[in-house]
Amino acid sequence: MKKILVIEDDKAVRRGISDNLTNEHFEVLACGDGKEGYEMARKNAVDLIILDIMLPSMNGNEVCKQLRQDGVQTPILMLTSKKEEVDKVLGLELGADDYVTKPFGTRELVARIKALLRRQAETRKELSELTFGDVYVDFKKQEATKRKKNLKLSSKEFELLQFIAGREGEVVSRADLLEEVWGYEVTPTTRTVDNFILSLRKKIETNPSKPKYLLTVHTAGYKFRR
Amino acid sequence: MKKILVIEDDKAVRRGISDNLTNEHFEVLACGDGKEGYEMARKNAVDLIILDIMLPSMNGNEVCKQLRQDGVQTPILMLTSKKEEVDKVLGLELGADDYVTKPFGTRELVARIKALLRRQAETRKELSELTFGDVYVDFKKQEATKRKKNLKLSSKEFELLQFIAGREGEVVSRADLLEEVWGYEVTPTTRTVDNFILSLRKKIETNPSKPKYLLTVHTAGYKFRR
DNA sequence: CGCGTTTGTGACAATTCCGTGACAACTCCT
DNA sequence: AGGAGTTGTCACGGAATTGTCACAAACGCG
Repeated sequence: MKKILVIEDDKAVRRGISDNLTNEHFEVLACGDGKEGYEMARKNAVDLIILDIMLPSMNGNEVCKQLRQDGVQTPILMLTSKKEEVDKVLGLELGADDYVTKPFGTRELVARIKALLRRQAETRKELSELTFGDVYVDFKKQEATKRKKNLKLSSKEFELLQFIAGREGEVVSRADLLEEVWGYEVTPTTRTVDNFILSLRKKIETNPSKPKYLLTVHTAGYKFRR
Repeated sequence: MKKILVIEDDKAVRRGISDNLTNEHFEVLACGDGKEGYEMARKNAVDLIILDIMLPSMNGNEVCKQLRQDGVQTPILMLTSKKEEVDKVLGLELGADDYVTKPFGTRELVARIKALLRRQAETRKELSELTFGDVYVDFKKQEATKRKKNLKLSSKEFELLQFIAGREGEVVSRADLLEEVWGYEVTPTTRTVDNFILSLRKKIETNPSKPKYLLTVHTAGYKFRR
């Protein structure tokens, strides 16, 4: 089930959106504060963010900009009031993917959300090669090098890396990894994932105990970043 | 499932193509920018690329030319408008495999795609001769030598070698080998493959227990390297 | 038919990999 | 600061995969 984060300070609106999305079988996280929303976006494995512009403590544009700077690539849908026309462009420039003008109908909102999720699915990658830092990986050949020197990875490690790097910037939960990399109908526990992440880090990171690429997102999962 | 990358800036057209291809059970990646498309083509494992000529940031011809220069052999299908007739020739010179003139029907597009994929599947085979180390193999004559001396291979051994060497560098799974060399719906088990690899090694490798050419990729399959 | 060659199977050993548990270190919350 | 929950880290044992050989079935051919 797709998970959506709603950041909107008006309680009534927030509730309304949440209810509607729940009815549409989305899982909803919500909050009414900019800073808090930013934290939640960073700390949770969400599939889409709905972001109001007017917010306490940190406005929507700021939140959006920050997230993008952090390498978060989750689709963001901005909510604007009519008066804030100017901000539309700004929002998109800052990295938002779409916007909806208040007041809006449920139907429109849901349609836009689905469009965004679909677009995201469309651009989802199955990597054939990957470069970051001093590491190069060829997934078809199952070959990897670090500083031109050969790097030995097991096929499960290749698969895991291919999957998580294909979702660069997204937080991926252990459960997702287990399902997608190991396959549904699996025995392994989530600890297994940790161990594979660990061994990958040992191989690809310059300083495995201070990872630069394979990052931990506490309570949510892992995230790949270049 | 075959994966197709669509690079086309007109949103409506892009969407249309995507939808149709999805219906035809292709997996679709899409984008509307030349440079971005080029990146995606390089980084993703796709089976075919549909490429518009008029594109922002980098035109289709450029994308095509670059990809070919990079050694990407994925079939490319160009989209041209009537006015751009001249470009057709140019496109083909630059390494495109086929072109379709706008406006085009779904049926035509799908037919061309399938034709290209089929052609690709065919041309991928049929290695006629092969040299590596001190070994020379002529598949047409079914003859082989090692250090100028005669080398006896069975016909299945020829087939297996021809197939796996035709995918030099790529990891080929036992399942693929069984299907492609032995034929789909086969009795033999995957152990059979191992045994043929073994016997091939004994014949072509200098040190069969430390193979240099026919490599094992644990849990994934085998790989031929020169 | 009988012999040699090719092809497929099974058994066993060797190897590699994967999954788990234990414990330490860390994070977050109150 | 303390405690609960989460993650990092390591090492071990078993499971799965592959190497290897020997042999049986199938085939071709005089």
